[in-house]
Order: sequence, then structure tokens, then C-alpha cells
Amino acid sequence: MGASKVEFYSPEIIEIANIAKVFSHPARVAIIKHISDQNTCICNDLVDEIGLAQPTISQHLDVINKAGLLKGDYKGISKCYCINKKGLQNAQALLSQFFQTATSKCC
Amino acid sequence: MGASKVEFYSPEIIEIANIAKVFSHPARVAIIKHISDQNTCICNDLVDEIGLAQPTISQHLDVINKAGLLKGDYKGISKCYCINKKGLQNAQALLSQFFQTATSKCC
DNA sequence: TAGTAATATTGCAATATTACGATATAATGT
DNA sequence: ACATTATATCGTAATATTGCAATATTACTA
Repeated sequence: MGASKVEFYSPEIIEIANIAKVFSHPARVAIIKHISDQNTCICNDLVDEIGLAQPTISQHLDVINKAGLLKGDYKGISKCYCINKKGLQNAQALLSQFFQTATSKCC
Repeated sequence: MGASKVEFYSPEIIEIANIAKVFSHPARVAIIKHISDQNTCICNDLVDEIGLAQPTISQHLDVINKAGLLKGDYKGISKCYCINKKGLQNAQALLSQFFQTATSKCC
């Protein structure tokens, strides 16, 4: 991020930024889109689909997961990732509330 | 961004990521929030409000502006930034459409 | 025209992110 | 137990972002 001064912002603002950061890389948008399209997913699928190496996909999945947007269950060897609907809805609510307020107040 | 492979993604996905990137830093969220709260704004205000140096604020404003989220008019010496309501609504629409599709399809 | 104030640009240092090869871990099948 | 397969972690190189001091630019004013 560069020399960061994140500590000065309100929790609400930091939360918005953190959510947006998840979607700020096309690989993660593509991953979320692909998983939700499939309803369920295996990581190896993603490697073929997205065109990035397996560790890179794993890393992106971790970011998405830490934001609370994934549910992962092991089914045999492969890990089945699903979108955490509640998490995604929560993210949507936070962003749309921010947008709502901003657009209603602006000139 | 690190070694980047942005070229492989669909225009829709890249657009989502680009919009999200604007909101992915708390300073920019705070700037957008402050400007919309005030309806109109002078950059020097932001320096006091956000607690970053003037060049840094100017840089962030440029990012927000290039995403089409600002309207700037010179009124005297100071530049009056307003939120571009259409741009913000467009951003909101794109994101909420993505969320809508994702949540409706996921398990 | 010189001085002042507001904003933009430049250059650079500090930090964060991204990508991937190598390797570790975990579960399954033989 | 050993090989195989799927995923995670580690280490590191390449790149991007952030922040600011110094400086330039622009508009106003005396």
C-alpha cells in the first residue's frame, strides 16, 4: 500500500475500504463470479478458468475468505468453496448504504 | 499490483475491479464521504480533514476524478470539487448488479 | 508586475500487493 | 506404506501504491 496511515480513519470508513479491496483485483472478481456461477467449486477448476498459478489462486481465495465471503468444506481431497451468501449480502449492504448516503447528499 | 496479468480478464470484470479500487483506500472513501457531506469542497479543507499532505490529497482526488466520480469547477483560486452524481450512481449500479447476480446464483 | 494562496506535478523513499517455483500438508486409492 | 492428487505455505522477485518534500502552475489582488 505504500507508507500507510490507516490508523486515522473511522471504523466505518476502514470497513468500506477493506470490502472494496477484495473486489479491487480482477482475479478476485473473476473468482467470485466463477464460484457463484457454479454454486460450488474446486480450486483446480479455478486454475484452469482464471489462468493463474495454483498458489496465486490459493492466495486470492484466502483474501476472499478472510473477508468472510467464502464457505469452504472439504469433500474428499478437493476443497469445495462456496460463496458465503450472508457475507456477500453484508458487503453489498455496507457498500450500497455508503453509496446511498453519498448520492443523496451530493449536489 | 505486483506482476500483473490484467489483460486476461473480461471488460466487465476489469470495470468492476477498477471501480472497487477507487474505494479500496480509506483516504479516498473519507474524501468522497466528506465531499458529499459538504455538497461542495475545497481541497485545503480536505488536507485539514483527512490529515494527509496536500500532494497526497491531490493524488487521491486525481484517482477519484479519473474514475468519473468528481466534477471540478474553479471558483476563484480554490477548486471546488463536487461529487459527480451520475458517475457515482453508475458505479453503484455496476457493483450492485454484480452483487445481485452473485448472491442470486450462490448456494 | 510582484506577491500571495490554492492546487498540480515531479521525484523518490517506504510499503503493499501480486505472482509463482519449491515445498509442505492432507486425503485418498492401491 | 507408498504413490497420487488437491490445496496451503514459504520465500522471493517484480510491480504497484502511498505519502511527502520540493517545485511548478494557476488565479487572484494590491
